[in-house]
Amino acid sequence: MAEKTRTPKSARTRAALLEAARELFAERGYVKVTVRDIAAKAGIDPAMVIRYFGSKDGIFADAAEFNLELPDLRGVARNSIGEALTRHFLSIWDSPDAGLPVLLRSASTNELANARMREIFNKQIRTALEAIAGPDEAEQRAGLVSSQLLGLAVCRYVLKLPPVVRMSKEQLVKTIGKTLQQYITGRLPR
Amino acid sequence: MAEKTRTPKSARTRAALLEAARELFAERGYVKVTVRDIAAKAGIDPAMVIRYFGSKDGIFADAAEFNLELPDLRGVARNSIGEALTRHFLSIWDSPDAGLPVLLRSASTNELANARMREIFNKQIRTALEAIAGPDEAEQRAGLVSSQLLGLAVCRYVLKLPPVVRMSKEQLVKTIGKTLQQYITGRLPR
DNA sequence: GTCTATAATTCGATAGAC
DNA sequence: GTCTATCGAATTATAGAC
Repeated sequence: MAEKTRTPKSARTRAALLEAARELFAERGYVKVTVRDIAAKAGIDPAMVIRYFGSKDGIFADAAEFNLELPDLRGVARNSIGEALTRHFLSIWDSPDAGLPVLLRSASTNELANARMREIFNKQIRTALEAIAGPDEAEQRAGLVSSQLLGLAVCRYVLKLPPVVRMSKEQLVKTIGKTLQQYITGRLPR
Repeated sequence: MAEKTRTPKSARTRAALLEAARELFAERGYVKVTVRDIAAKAGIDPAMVIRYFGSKDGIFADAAEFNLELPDLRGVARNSIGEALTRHFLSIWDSPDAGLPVLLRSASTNELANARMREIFNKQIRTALEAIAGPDEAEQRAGLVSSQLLGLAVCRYVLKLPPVVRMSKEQLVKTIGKTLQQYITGRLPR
């Protein structure tokens, strides 16, 4: 054999299982997906899921893993931050292999998903905002930003409210971005 | 017996089951609550749940039933509408026997809950806004309003993000109300 | 009207043959 | 490395005694 095996057989089945799991978890959420569903969708034996990932929780953890990569807000014009953040998150939600849709669907039924979401929408966004605001303010502003971003995600991807689904990405960037801008640089209530 | 039976025995157990179901569904969501959990919390036999409500779906449907009672916006000063709506929903989320928290927790795992939420946050809010805007505009504005209200609910009651939980009701009314006001009477993006 | 006992499924996980 | 067979636990729902 002059040619090495391109991909080990096991790595291919592992990847196939992971891809199937991501799609199903993003579609139905943690509890409505069974190990058997994942295996069937990938055309692989259910026992392989346990073999490669240890448990259902194991494959969920892997499916929900991803890097958020928030942009460094110091490189953004101060009055464009709201729109930049909105555009960034809309791109993430729409990318099909991202873990964020997986988390979104499962945050109310799976502890790991709930914890990861809390980390992203509390710690990470706050950290990003600390680049342009004091640490105390940053947390409150991050909370407000999170409420609008998460609500947008729920309406557009979980509830699929017609008017929110229908709006174009650029329309949303303008409208929601303006709100975020107010939450980030506007006056906070007493 | 001079005194009639105040409440039939069956009606009391039925009511006790329903109350237990509401609390549990609001706390954990549809899938994480079993018929046995409900019965145990009410101190009643699990078989009674089926007897009185037919199925787990049956008791969930009853637990999620409620009247939204949106305020008539024509009776509100035009530039106070945002705050009025915010205050109204915050009151609903906080009232423990309301069905809205039940729906919120289960919208991602239960079809009925999902459909009811869509109806409330699309049809009902849109109808309320039609009192002060044209029907075409009203739907889009209702979508934006829904995204912010739902996001607030998710952050405060499901994810329990510390800064959002910590904010007082009046702080939220001011901040979120200002956003809703913009969505309701402000300019829409092209 | 209420409870005991259990039927009927479904699921995650394991053991072991190939 | 993959699949067959199955276990054990949990769940909804039913049948029938009391």
